[in-house]
Amino acid sequence: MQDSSPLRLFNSLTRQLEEFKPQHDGKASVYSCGPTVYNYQHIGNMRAYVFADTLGRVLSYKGYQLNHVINITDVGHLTSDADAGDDKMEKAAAAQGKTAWDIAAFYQADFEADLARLNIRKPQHPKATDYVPAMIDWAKAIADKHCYELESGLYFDMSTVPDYGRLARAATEDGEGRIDAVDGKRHAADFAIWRKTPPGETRQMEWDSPWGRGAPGWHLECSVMSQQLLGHPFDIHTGGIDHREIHHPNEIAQNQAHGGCDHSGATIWMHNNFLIDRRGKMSKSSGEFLRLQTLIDRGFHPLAYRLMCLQAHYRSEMEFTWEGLLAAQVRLKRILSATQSLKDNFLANSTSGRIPSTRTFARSAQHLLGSPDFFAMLERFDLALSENLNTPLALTVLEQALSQKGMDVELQFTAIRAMLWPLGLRMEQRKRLRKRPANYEITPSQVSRRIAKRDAARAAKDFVTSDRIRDDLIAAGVEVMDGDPLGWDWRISVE
RNA sequence: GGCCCGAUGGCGGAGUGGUGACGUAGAGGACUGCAAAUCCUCGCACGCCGGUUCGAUUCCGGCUCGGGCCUCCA
Repeated sequence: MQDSSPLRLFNSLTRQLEEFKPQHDGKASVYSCGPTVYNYQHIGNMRAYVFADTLGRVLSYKGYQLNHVINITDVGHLTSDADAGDDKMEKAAAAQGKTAWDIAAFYQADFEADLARLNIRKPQHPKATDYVPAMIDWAKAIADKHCYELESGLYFDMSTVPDYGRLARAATEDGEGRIDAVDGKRHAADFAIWRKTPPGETRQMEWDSPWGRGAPGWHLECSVMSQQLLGHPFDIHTGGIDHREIHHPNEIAQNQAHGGCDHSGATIWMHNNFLIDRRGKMSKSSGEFLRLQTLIDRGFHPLAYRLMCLQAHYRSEMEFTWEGLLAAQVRLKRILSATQSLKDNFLANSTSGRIPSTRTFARSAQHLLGSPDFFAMLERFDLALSENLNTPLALTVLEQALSQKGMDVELQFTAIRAMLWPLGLRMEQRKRLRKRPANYEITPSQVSRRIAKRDAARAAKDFVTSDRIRDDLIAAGVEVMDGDPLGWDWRISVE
């Protein structure tokens, strides 16, 4: 869009809003810390990727050619940050009687399926195990000046880079004594670049290196993959807010050491806040957690979860409740059915019968000058997203545009389509939003048969019979809707 | 214990130094055989105590409560 507002984003490094200025004109590079594939992702994890995707979509919407990377950590992530101990992958493999490689492949596939269901565009998915030689090269390059070797591995000396922990804004010596410190570490905040396999042991995932057989430290992979795929420096690095404290400061330290300068490696660092429930944030280590599949099994469409995420600002904690998810699902249905009506109306009145593409939006806008409402709405929408991705506000503009009366249908439909896209709310027919809760017995074809019977009874004005059938359907979890083209929907209980 | 963040209607959640978005739930109406869905309309809130100010929900301080990080974590 020509008159698009400047994109301003909150940079965790400076803790203020900054205008986005790409390294290369017209292009944007984004690296988002991805999952460690030793288990399923929970919906809190997925909030991070909805955020990253929304950022990516807004960049595309504003005309930048996007290169987005979400890495796959399939090695090197310890079960604790004590720099020694079990690797998450190895531990999961042992527990499930599979190889670490099988575990990684399985959970990566599950993760990618969840991304697709949330309408997250497919980014590059580099795997850490494919970059081990590059990580070794990187480690070699910084070993002399910035690292020291201990029995357990090669460690990074945080005092060798300027301003360590600036991102975390934390005193680096704090927390000392709370970690099972590795003997010999010079500073509590020093971290492993290479972890040696303990003598006498063999691991499924291990490589030879100048510091012995072993595996790379967790932080190294992101530095290496982001730089190889996006360059140095690249534009935006995203991740969960927890990474602001340890992982990203360490990544920055590595980047500074390798680059021989104090540049953090990315222009802007962005962190999404947590999804919490009444007991606190969701986490895998605390036991039970909700997966996207859990939500679907309860009768929710994945996009309802995406919409739920968009209803809150990414920097705010978001409370998860089933009631809240139901509210989002209802809202989604209303938005999409209103859009569907608009589309039908448009097609009925269009001489060409063609739907204008979002891509040609800017060009089609040329001959639409004369419609102040149209431009005012799009401007407000653009402004909302431009001010640090205020998706809750953008949604209100979208809904106002939907309920606007007396507007040219083509203009209105074009505007709505243009707004849905950056939010990642794809046009989905109402029918496809209808997800049968896993514990419901009745099948859609059984519902259809009973509704046919009921319609016959109604036609014969036999309301006793028709109401009995309806009561039965309600008991089976089905809501009958006579005046709605869809006819019926699943009733979802959030108790 | 150290550091950090938050507190807005039943629930979720924007925003603002001067009429407190929006969604959902709720109420009323239209529609319906009755409902539901849909559409229209309408209630309902800025944790407590001080300070700054003509004016504070918004800025400052204290308190209470909640959350996060300091252990793996999106």
